[in-house]
Amino acid sequence: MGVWVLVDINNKDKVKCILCDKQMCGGVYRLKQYIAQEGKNVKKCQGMKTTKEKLLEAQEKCKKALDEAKRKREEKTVRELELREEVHVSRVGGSEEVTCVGSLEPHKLGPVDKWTKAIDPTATKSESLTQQRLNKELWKERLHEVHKYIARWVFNHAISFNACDNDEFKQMCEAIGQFGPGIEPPTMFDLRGGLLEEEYARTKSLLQECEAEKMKNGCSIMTDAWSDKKRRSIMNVCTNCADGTSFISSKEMSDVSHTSEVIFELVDKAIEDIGPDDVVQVVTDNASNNMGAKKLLHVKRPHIFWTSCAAHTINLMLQGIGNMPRFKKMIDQAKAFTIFVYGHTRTLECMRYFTEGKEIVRPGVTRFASNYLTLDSIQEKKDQLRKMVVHSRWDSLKDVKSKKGKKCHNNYIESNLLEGCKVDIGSFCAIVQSSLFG
DNA sequence: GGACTGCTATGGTCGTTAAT
DNA sequence: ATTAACGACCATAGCAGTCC
Repeated sequence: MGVWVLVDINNKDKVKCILCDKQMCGGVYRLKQYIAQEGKNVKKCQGMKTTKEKLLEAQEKCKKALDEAKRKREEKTVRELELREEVHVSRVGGSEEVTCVGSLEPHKLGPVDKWTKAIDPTATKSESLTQQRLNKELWKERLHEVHKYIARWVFNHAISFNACDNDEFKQMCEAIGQFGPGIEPPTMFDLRGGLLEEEYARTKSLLQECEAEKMKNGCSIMTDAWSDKKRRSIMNVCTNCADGTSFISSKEMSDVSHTSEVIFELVDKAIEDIGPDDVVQVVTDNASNNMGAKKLLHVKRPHIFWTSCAAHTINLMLQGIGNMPRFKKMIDQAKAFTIFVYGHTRTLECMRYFTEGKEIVRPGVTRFASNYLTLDSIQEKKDQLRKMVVHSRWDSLKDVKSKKGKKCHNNYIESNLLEGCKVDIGSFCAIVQSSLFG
């Protein structure tokens, strides 16, 4: 605005009017009123230090600013009111009196009222039945109205459909219904502040039962490091007992290298937190640093087992098997083929055309397993794929004519990838079985 | 004339609301 | 969440009127 200055940097309420050098403690708003000569909480600025024109100009400006702000506020309240008024649920069909039989209060119907009050005890049996049916119709219509609002919210904010398939959602709906009209929704600050804290506390108290189980039969500690989307290295610690798995802590560890000592410290601290007597074993993957930590722990706490994660072990086995020359060539060829097919939109479309929309790549939980899943998938769709590579639809694709495309194509035909897969899957299973159980 | 009361204008504070 | 803006409300000064 250019007509005021701050007197005290630490107190934004202390401002000085440069039209007359007056100081005031009422903040900018008060000053605007002062200059605009509006409001009853303030004197009117006389503009001693400036010309009449400048004072008038400033007056105009301040008046405008005050009016504008006021208008905006009013507009907003009006808009919110309108928004609420747009919501019509209870007045569907115009047969309101049916919903409010015997009720003089502004209708505040719970689900039970709906059925009890609606049935007039003095009515004959057939009459009450008719009314019940009428109510049922209305009931349905009202429900549909509400559902439409919920659906709009879900669609507009990309909330996954299964988000409503749980008890929390049902309870939420019931709670809103019981509260009645005019409910004030939580703000996002409520959600991330107090409400979050409360829920956290509640969840924690729910875990108390788990604690008891831990005390009784002991628990395992699981830890693993992973990188999030921002490439931060995060280490987390979970426990597992007969009652289930619960999260203990996570820590960003991007700044330190994950040496055996670091991991040992982390695990040891977790053991200390939970209680050394309740921890039976520690589970990690097979990385060498973890194995180092295993040794350290064994020295300090010989009674706690350190176990390798079975999934990771199998993973390593799969990797090892995949590296055997007998399988490596086949896997590489299949990989090249799928990468090629998935690398171009047209080839991918062509494949889906032949497989009727089915995929040959299944993003596996783990890298090495997905190799085999893909092989299996190729084997499963061999008829369709075979058809595809000799079909004119495939041949006519520009991408297939490229160097890479030709190579993949030839590989596929010449090496008889499909038969190879068959053999490999069989051998693979045998090897896995013998490693695991043999 | 001094004490008191009541009123108003203005200043100051602080809780609420909006914006970032 | 933090901060800015707002506005309601309280405090106080100053004034006028009234009473003793």
